[in-house]
Amino acid sequence: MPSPPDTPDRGLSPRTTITDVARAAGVHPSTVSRALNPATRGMVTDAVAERVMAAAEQLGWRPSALAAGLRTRRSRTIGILVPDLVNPVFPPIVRAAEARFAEAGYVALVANTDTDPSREALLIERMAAHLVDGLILASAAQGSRALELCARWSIPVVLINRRLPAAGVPAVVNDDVRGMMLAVRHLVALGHRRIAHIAGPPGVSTAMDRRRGFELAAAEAGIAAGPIIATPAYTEAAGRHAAEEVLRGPPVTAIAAANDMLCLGVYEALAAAGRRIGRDMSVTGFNDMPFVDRISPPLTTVRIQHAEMGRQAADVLLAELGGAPSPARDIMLEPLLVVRDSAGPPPACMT
Amino acid sequence: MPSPPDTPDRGLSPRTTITDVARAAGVHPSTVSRALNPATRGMVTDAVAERVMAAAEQLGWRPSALAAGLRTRRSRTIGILVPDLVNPVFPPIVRAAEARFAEAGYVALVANTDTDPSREALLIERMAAHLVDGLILASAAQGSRALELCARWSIPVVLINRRLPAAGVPAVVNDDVRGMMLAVRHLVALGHRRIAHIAGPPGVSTAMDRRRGFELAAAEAGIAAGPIIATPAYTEAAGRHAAEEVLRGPPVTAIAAANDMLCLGVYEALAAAGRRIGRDMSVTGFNDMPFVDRISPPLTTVRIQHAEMGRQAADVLLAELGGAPSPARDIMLEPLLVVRDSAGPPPACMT
DNA sequence: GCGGTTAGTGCAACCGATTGCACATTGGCG
DNA sequence: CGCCAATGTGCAATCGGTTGCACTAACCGC
Repeated sequence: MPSPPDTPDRGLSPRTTITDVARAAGVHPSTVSRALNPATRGMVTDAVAERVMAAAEQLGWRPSALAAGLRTRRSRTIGILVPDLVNPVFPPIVRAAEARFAEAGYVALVANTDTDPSREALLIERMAAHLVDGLILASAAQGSRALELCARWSIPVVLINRRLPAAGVPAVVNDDVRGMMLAVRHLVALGHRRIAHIAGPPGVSTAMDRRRGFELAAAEAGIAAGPIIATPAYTEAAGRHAAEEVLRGPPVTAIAAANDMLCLGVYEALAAAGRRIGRDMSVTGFNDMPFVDRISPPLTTVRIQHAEMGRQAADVLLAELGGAPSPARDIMLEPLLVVRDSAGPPPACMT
Repeated sequence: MPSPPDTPDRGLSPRTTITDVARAAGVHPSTVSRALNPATRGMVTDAVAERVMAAAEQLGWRPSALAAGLRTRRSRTIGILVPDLVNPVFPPIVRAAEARFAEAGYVALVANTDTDPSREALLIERMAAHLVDGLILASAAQGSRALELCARWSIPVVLINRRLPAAGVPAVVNDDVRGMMLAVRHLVALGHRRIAHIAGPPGVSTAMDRRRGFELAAAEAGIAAGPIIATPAYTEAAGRHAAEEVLRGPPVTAIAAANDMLCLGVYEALAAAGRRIGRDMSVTGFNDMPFVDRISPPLTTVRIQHAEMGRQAADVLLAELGGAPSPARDIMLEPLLVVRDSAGPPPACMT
């Protein structure tokens, strides 16, 4: 009987199973299972193993991750949740993590949360349904129920890029405090004494840590931690508005922004106000995202080891899946100041 | 007895299954299955359905995609293969596709092929093992065994961004011929008569189609289809070398590049040669990738509907999974010329 | 009020691999 | 030469839903 038209007949050529292989090799299916799994291959005679593998090869057998996962309760699948893959910060991280997981035989389920908590919860539930062995969360923000959900499903988690202090969950992040200090020290060394800070959104560790770095570096230099403008999000528009606010306030000679995206807005606002960037007003960013070396003037910023972050997060998670205890402390990656042309000495009249 | 230290005890709190729910609701597991699945809910009494759903809710039951998939042979999972997620062309596509799939209840397995055929094959096998219901391939190149593998596993495929003429597989792509014609017509309208083309790598549809567009537009304008330089890859370095070659050849007043990334290299080569872009030499790109509006001078380029591409590809695949026949022809998306400052009239001495 | 639907539920097989246990064979040792 | 251990293989239960089929009860029209 032909299959009904509304169900495409995917099962026409019945999949070859270990039972088929067993028949071909003249052994029991369980023996086939052992022979085909590298970890248990030692339990069978070499001769049998070879015979089974030859049969499997010849029949075109391929493992069913679903069947195996159902029994073993591990899917060899890792979930990666990012706020927005289009934000250029994330692709390098995801890519590096995916590569590492692939090496270890895992595949990555990637999803975007849009920083929407309910969407995030939905996605975590769905990943739990798919029995992911672990989760990489790049979207951690204070007040998110994500960690709670993961604990509920006992899914090992590693935070990335952003940390959640005292959440009891390992995180692999950039040393944001130190990174911002590098930027501010650079400005101070150039002669700036009045520096504004455009900070990131509340509840996000990158924003808090970079702000703290700003304050620490200012204290260290013995200058006032000049006007600090908080922004609602790491966007160009937010940066523009913040820069406009800086221009309306007490005079400063430099702006240390918490993020490169903000800088794009800062550039616009300064251009609109007729200020020459790097001469009338110095600007520093954070992230060294792609192409900020090509804008005019090239942005002086703090480089983050994105790929290394993805790699290390994957390693931590894999280690945890292997039974190793999760590292007690967050892993901090060293930032690097990249000097370009957007920050120069303050104008003579201001010194 | 404590579990051995090498196996993290993930199964401590035994998962609640439909059997548990059945017991709680006083019905048979099969009834629970029907009540919990929206598609079959109509088969049970409303009262029973409510009772079951309440019990499921109370016990914290969550579906096991693995168990269901094992039986139904569908995993509610889609594979997305891209050459390199860090290439800014892909994130918008992947993001849009992922969002669409998520709406439909699917999760996306994303992987990078690095344009390495063997890696590509490995990943497809792995996705087949995970029983993906469909595959989105952004990495299609001539000679790839990808489609062959998919046919072998009878996995529905949709190509994206690049097409494979006459492969019998639906593709959602930009109308690259037309896009390049827009760019060249723009240059011609500005007064250019001698235009070079920096083409993409061989075997890739975007390269071939854009090259054809270049030739068609030249013919249409009655000018010679000036020097055409092929590149081995869509990279900055390749663009730089190609531009250097153009400069060594017969004089031209404009360069129409097949890709924005190439343009970055073109910019470098022209700057090194002391040519002012948009004045001494006009340049057009392709893709309108992020931030090319911020480089100096802002790049005149052809915009592709990346997000729309991801959406439509997802729609085509979902329709196919729903039993609809795959569309006979490739879906072509309309490109849009974005005029900025990198292309201007040719220098007076050259006209 | 009776035969025949029809709707709702239970039963049990099944998807494909994994694994604890039983059993058979072989070899070693006293 | 016999007993015991070690090694290799088979057996069957299991993971958690899904679904064809059988069965029961209620409902319909005549």
